Amino acid sequence: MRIGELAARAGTTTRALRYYESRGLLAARRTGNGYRTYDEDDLRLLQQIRTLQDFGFDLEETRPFVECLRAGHPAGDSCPASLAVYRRKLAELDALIDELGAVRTRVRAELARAEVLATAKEPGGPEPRCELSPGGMTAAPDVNGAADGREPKGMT
Amino acid sequence: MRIGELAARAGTTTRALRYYESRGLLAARRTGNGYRTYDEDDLRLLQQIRTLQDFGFDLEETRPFVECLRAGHPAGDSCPASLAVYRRKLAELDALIDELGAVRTRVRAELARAEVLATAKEPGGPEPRCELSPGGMTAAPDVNGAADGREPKGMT
DNA sequence: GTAAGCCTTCACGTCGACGTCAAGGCAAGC
DNA sequence: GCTTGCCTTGACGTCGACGTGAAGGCTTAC
Repeated sequence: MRIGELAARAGTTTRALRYYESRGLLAARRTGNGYRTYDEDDLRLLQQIRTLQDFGFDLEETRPFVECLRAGHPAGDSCPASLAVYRRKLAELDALIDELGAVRTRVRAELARAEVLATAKEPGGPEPRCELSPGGMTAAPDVNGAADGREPKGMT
Repeated sequence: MRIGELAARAGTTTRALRYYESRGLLAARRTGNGYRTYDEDDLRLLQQIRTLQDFGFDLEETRPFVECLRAGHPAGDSCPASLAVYRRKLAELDALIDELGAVRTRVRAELARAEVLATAKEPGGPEPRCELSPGGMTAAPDVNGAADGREPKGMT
């Protein structure tokens, strides 16, 4: 089958397939006129890539799975290198989820505090008592503990 | 104070400050020779921006807080627009955390399955029984429910 | 024959929050 | 005067995974 059909069957675009090829995943044979040709094995390979992409894996991280399949193994995750990627990804997920949970807690606290202050001075304002820390929140302790500066990056 | 000192006191770079200025946040006065000058209010403003950035807010999302402060309010979140951003962000966080949790569960399951298959054929291989779904995992139901294609994006 | 619908390569655009030169002006200490 | 170190603007680079458009060739249906 040609690139258009493969893309359609995998639910992606021809552009993506050419991109994967440029990255060294998913090689293609060529017909006389230069057209790319694929078979069912290529489709399986592509499905493996897409599944992992849906999980949020980088393209590079799908490489061990692809190479495992190409080596003739029944599944992309039949090789140790693939399992290692799974484990690393799990650790990353855990860390990220923890971090996001911490941020959520802090944002919730800020919201609650700000809401109280807002409703306090609403209808006539029952004299806002105890106005501690007038700046609201300053000098935050940096949720992202690691020395990687600026992060969470995954919440827009 | 000049840009270098402000950047140092806020723990950021001069480049970032010029960028904020180009985006319309954090305006600066100028001295005779064209140097930017800032005061303590600007520092507070900048701290507000940085705190929200640490929470994972986009720069655009810090704008209501900044304008609130500039309007003379005691805190950046003293205004309704800021509270709205807090609430939207909380909803996004909840959705993202749920999504990541689902992905984690699925990756864990894949890892467990692959590990069993791997150890099964290890020392002599006790004949791998019941080899259902030989492709391993295919045609994933797309964890990212929304029609935004490709996502999680926040786990590298 | 000609239009539609594939295919090819090349190459720039996208998004966010800056980093990194480059080329030059200004201030202060020696 | 000269060096050092701050400042200025402008403009291109970064990262990932493609999208988009140009310019052109092949094949098939009408």
